[in-house]
Amino acid sequence: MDLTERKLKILQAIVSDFIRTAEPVGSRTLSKKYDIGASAATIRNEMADLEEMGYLTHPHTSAGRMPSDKAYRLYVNSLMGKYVIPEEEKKAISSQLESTITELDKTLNHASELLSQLTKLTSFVMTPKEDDNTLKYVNVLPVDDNTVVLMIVAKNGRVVNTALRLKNGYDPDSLELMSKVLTRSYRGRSMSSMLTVDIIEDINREAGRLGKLAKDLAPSFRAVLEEMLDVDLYINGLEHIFSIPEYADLERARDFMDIVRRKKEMTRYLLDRESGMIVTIGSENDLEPLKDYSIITATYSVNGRPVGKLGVVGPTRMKYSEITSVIEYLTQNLDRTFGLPEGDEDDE
Amino acid sequence: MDLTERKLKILQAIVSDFIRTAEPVGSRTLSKKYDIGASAATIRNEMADLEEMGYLTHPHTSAGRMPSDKAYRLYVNSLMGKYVIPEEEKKAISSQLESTITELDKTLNHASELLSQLTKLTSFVMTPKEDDNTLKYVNVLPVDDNTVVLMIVAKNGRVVNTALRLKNGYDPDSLELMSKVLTRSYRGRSMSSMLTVDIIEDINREAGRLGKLAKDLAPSFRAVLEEMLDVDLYINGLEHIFSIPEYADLERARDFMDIVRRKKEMTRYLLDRESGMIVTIGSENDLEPLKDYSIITATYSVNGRPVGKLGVVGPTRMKYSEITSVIEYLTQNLDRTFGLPEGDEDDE
DNA sequence: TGTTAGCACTCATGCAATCCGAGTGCTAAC
DNA sequence: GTTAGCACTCGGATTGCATGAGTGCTAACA
Repeated sequence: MDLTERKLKILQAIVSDFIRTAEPVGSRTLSKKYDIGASAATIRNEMADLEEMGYLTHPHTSAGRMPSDKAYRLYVNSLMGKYVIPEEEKKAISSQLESTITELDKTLNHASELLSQLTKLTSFVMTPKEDDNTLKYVNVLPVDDNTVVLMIVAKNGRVVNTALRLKNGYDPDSLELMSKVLTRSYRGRSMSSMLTVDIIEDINREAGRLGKLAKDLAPSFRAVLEEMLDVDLYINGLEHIFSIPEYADLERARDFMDIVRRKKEMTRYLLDRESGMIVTIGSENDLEPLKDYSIITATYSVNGRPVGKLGVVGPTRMKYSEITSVIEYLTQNLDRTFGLPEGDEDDE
Repeated sequence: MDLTERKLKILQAIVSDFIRTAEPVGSRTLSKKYDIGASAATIRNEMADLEEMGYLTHPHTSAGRMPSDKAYRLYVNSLMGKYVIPEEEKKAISSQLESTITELDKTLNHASELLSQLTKLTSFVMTPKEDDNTLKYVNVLPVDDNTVVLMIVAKNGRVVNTALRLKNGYDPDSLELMSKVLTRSYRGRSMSSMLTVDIIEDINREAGRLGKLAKDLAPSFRAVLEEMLDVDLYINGLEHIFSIPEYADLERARDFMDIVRRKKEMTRYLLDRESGMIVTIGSENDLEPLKDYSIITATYSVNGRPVGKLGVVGPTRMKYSEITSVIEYLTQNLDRTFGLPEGDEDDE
């Protein structure tokens, strides 16, 4: 059987209507509200065909039709129109994201908040994967007799630091020397390879008198590196659960919350996705508990390198057109914010 | 009318039972399950008295009694027993909170997660109020030609930093000089007073040649200070909404989520509370939307100074005894983690 | 005078019966 | 191939009814 012009028209109408109302669409509604050019009875015949072809389903005999995952897929690929973001919304996004302060985590989280506000769905953002980032320098700074701040700066400007209490006191000169030695030894090394270095041994060789300090620092040094390499997942807009008819009963709502809160699993799944704008619909998701949901993700870049993803999760019935446009615009803005100041890929 | 021995016994039984089951308690249940030493009929009479006195209510004629806020208050003040935390739970708390890395925000958030796990309620924690903290030093560190890291360290070891893009490039020497001058000028000043300084003018006076850099840094400098002074509120354990019978219908659950998400309002309300272990029950809360909920907060200290609060929010029916004990133990542990290494209140 | 047994009464809850209407599938006519 | 008409289906809302937990009150008892 063929997807005739008219069948496509009907399918499109059903998908749009269902996305809007979340109610199964009947043949009469369709013939009245949409310009199909055929009577309800004809539409009924067509709908029966479309159901046979796997594009529509039927919650029960006397209900209207609703789209299957296959229908959404067709809709996303070729039926849906391009959503034009209103100028004012664009301005709101841009202005909210630009700032002289490039605190990465904050900005990302902010972007995700924005995304959930705009889409009225639950959104998420992954912190960058820094594996192929390289170390720029290490700083050990005195705070007081027993407290120092250990700070690691990566080439792309990412900074992670922590205050730590040391068992022994050290003079500022030792700390400064330590910073110098550490930086000299490790500058330019990839972050991921740093996890395997033995700083105690390296320091002993380079500057024997810092041995004790190195021993004190080693575990924290590793912990800070780990934190930098760790991919975090921020979730925003959970409250929208309560406005989405699909989650109207508590069982479903809890189900959704459970999934989203399993961050480890989600992170792994999201990391595995391809780059760019990716839409996965219901059963297309490999992860079992996600088979009732759709996910849209896009990739953002830091210094021109794609390093992280952000997106939304929601019921398969979502405004694909609108959402993809918003996400696209959002990532473009992020890329600019995190971009190189003026294209200088320096290596110093 | 007097609160006789027997009335207290009955009241206590009702409160305990209701806290456990969330079901109105009937006279027969009471006479069977608790050792009151009176028949159901007598208990009924007593219950009628207690209701008249305002300790009990009645969802409808043919239902059992449930405690009023007044009853919970009496229960918390004098009826409830002391909950003894099992040794293994204590150990779990201690071990989860101790770590060489004193990353304040992380540890606090962790504590709140722990709290929500243990109480099966929604918990929160406020970041410290740093108003009377003083500045220890300022560091401006080069990352690459156009990027620097601005870092401010407070006397209590709190560190806030941000990477920023500058319009102009600066040599490392200027940055180092800037760090020195800023530190020299502002060391020892209270954080809150820092918000009003004019660093452009001060730098121009101290080191004229850094004028341009000062101008570039000024807005970020202020932003970092603001971030340090800002009191954040972390919320954890929202998922428990779905297991608490009081929130069984969506309306109530959404209501709760709305309240908790209004962080500004919550923060203000929490800041105003007294220090120490504070329990407010239902209508005792001044904030209108909180009048159906109970809040328990306690204060934690950094370097021996009480600076922030943490606690739980939930339905008025909560395990007051257990929760207060857990919170108490938790804050004690935090105080130790954030305490002075060995009582040295140095001023360097 | 306080306590208890007994009984009528109340009311939420659960269940079955019923009605209603939106929507379908099929047939027959155009 | 399209359409009008009609019988049929089935979920959802509504109603009525039985059940039982729990109360308040009265009267008898210690």
